Amino acid sequence: MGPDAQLAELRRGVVDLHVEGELRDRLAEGRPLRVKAGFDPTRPDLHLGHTVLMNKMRQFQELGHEVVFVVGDFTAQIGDPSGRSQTRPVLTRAEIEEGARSYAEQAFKILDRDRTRIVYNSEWLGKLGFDDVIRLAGKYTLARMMERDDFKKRWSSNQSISLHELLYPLAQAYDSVALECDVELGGTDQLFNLLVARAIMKEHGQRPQIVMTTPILEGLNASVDGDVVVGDKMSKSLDNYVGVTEPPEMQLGKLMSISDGLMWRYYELLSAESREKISATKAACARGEFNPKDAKVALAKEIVARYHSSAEADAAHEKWEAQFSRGEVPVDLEELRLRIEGDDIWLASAIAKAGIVASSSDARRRIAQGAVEVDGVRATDPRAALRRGKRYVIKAGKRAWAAVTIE
RNA sequence: GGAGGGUUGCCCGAGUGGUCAAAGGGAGCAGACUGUAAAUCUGCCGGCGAUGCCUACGGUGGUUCGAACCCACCACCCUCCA
Repeated sequence: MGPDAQLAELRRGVVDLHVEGELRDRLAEGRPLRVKAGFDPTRPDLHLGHTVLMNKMRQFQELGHEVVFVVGDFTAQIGDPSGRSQTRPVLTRAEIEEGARSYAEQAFKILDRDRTRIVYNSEWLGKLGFDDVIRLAGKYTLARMMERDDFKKRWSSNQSISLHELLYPLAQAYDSVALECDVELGGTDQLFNLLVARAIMKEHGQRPQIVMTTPILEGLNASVDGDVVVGDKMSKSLDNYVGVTEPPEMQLGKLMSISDGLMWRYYELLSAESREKISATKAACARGEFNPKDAKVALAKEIVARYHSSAEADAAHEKWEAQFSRGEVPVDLEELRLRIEGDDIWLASAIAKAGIVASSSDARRRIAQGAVEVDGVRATDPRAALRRGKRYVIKAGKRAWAAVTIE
């Protein structure tokens, strides 16, 4: 593929690109470019938000370029306390290796294993002496460092900035020097760090790397106001994520629960469909010619199929239709056993003790609100007796189903 | 080192002696409506074999018939001064 065609492909979905002309020139050299992306080995659970960047890496691979996966083990061993939150735990060597291994394992669901090089930045950062670090620090100025948004904010609001925090961007920049990168990829929140590397590389007599950033994906609960997506980024701690290793039913269910507006954002950042096809679908939905639900199903199945298989995606979809669309008893109904003392047990206690709902108070609330069905009949009395020796199919809300055998 | 402000339920935040399981908002849950959602409306939103009891307003003691609220000490956070 020629440089211009590659450039057009690579530019899709990218937020920042510094500098486009330089990228074109390097593509025109006709050699495989060395493309770097760094990651922090502390949180090994990949979700769809991470895959936006991975998809871009994959694209480079498919165009014949070399992807270098930099494990930030050096910094992880020091423990970066930036941000206002808690001090990050310092990881042991074993934890870092385990994190990196599991991260790579998940990343290879997207990346081409044979075209990915995994390196640890302690390899070169660990060898630097204090004199080297001072020399490195001499290549950048405080004024430029303070241009970084979060430093600027913390500075002006009198919050502390540890000196070593200023060194992290330099460390990351030095990675690029050590690897002689052509391109570095990162999320938009990494823009500053990626640009520092350009300056540092120049100082080392290298050609500055091209910097590309990809958008940060919003979480499942984000909303869309006009064309603006409002909501937190996808993250595990906010529980608004879809993990790449989650089971098919879970992934599909989560994806089907996003709003119609957010669906188009996800299409843009996660689907492999062409731009043209996506906007045609969107237009058809807007005209009422195509049901947005079907568009959402197609997206959800595409994503599930990517991390599992299309057969599993189909099966997950069928289960979902049955349970949520048609309100049928789930086919893979969970079987629970509940041991009791006497001959019977109150309904409210039973569904709480069986673990279907959080507490007996919660159970009473749901019964009062008409959310509870026993063997297909709506329950109204929390004291209704369930008898020992019988099996009941209980629904306690849209997603809380189970069969309970009292014994 | 000194002076002041703060710490409330999942989160934000009101509450300055009884009517406080604690206003309001957000999140969440349930029902209705749908296309599954979103939006909207309604209700719920600490626990307990429950018209009552238990646990809860940073921690520990105290005052009081009664404390989220008053007092003392402790812990942590913030602001200003040195």
